[in-house]
Amino acid sequence: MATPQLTKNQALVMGALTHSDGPLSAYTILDKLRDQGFRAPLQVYRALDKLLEYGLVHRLESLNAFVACACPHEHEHEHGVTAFTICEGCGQVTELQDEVIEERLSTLARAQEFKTEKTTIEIRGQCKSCAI
Amino acid sequence: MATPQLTKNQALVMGALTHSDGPLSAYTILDKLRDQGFRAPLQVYRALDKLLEYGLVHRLESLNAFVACACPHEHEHEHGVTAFTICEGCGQVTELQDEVIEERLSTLARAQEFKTEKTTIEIRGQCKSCAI
DNA sequence: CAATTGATGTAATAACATAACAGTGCCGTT
DNA sequence: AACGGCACTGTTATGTTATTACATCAATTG
Ligand SMILES: [Zn+2]
Ligand SMILES: [Zn+2]
Ligand SMILES: [Zn+2]
Ligand SMILES: [Zn+2]
Repeated sequence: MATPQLTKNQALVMGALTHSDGPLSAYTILDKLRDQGFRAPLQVYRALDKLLEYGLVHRLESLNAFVACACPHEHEHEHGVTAFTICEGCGQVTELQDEVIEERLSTLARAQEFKTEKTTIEIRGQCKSCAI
Repeated sequence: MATPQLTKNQALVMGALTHSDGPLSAYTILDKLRDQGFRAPLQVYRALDKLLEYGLVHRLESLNAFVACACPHEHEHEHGVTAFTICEGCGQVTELQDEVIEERLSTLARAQEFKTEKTTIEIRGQCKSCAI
């Protein structure tokens, strides 16, 4: 999935995410971009669909939110299974790659002849700073 | 988290989930229970909250849906990290326990001094029957 | 009994996501 | 230039998921 030139709306949404220090919901992005002319949720969702397709953004399922990919170098070659730690305290999200987990999930899927299309791994809890 | 006697609403919601062959959304459950007197989403969500707390039900984050736990024997002692395979074709959900993954995620979290509260692992794809 | 606690009923609203349709700009072909 | 195709955009309306707020009820307990 090579990354083509982003359109205006895609670039605006990407900008909102990269300038944020944490995940944003689609409606939060919409609010941030009202001054640039955004009026409707679809403008955000359509841009997000493309950014997800290009691998520039990840969707956090347990949060219904979106975050810029933390591995800017890997956009040309698919990046593997990603796990996220998500701090309930400060909202900080960290991206983790792990061969062992990827390998193991692949084995488990193969064992039941399951054809994996997308894997979600999200670890909710407290980061180092926020743990009591 | 010992499982106390379920209340009427909790039992009704639990029944709807166990008699279903796949995950159900909260609003689908509501519709199924209208004949038993359910009128409002909160009746479902409140029951689900308790059932989740007791470990009788799992929430599938990538589906915004709920499924009865497939391990009826393990309700007394917490069950470990669970991974789900979710077939996009037929909706079939399978529950997987795996020591290797649990161990590995625990190691990764410890490495960044992250205190894990809840882990979500969901594998979307095609089951054996639905794969082309 | 009075107070507390947990469960319930109901209405209203918030938050997240998509459908449907019209319009626009670009590019390659005729 | 005219045409058709295609991807992107704008807009309105609607659908789906989840929570807030407030009133009520029943069981427990001191
Ligand atoms: Zn990434
Ligand atoms: Zn934190
Ligand atoms: Zn289970
Ligand atoms: Zn299937």
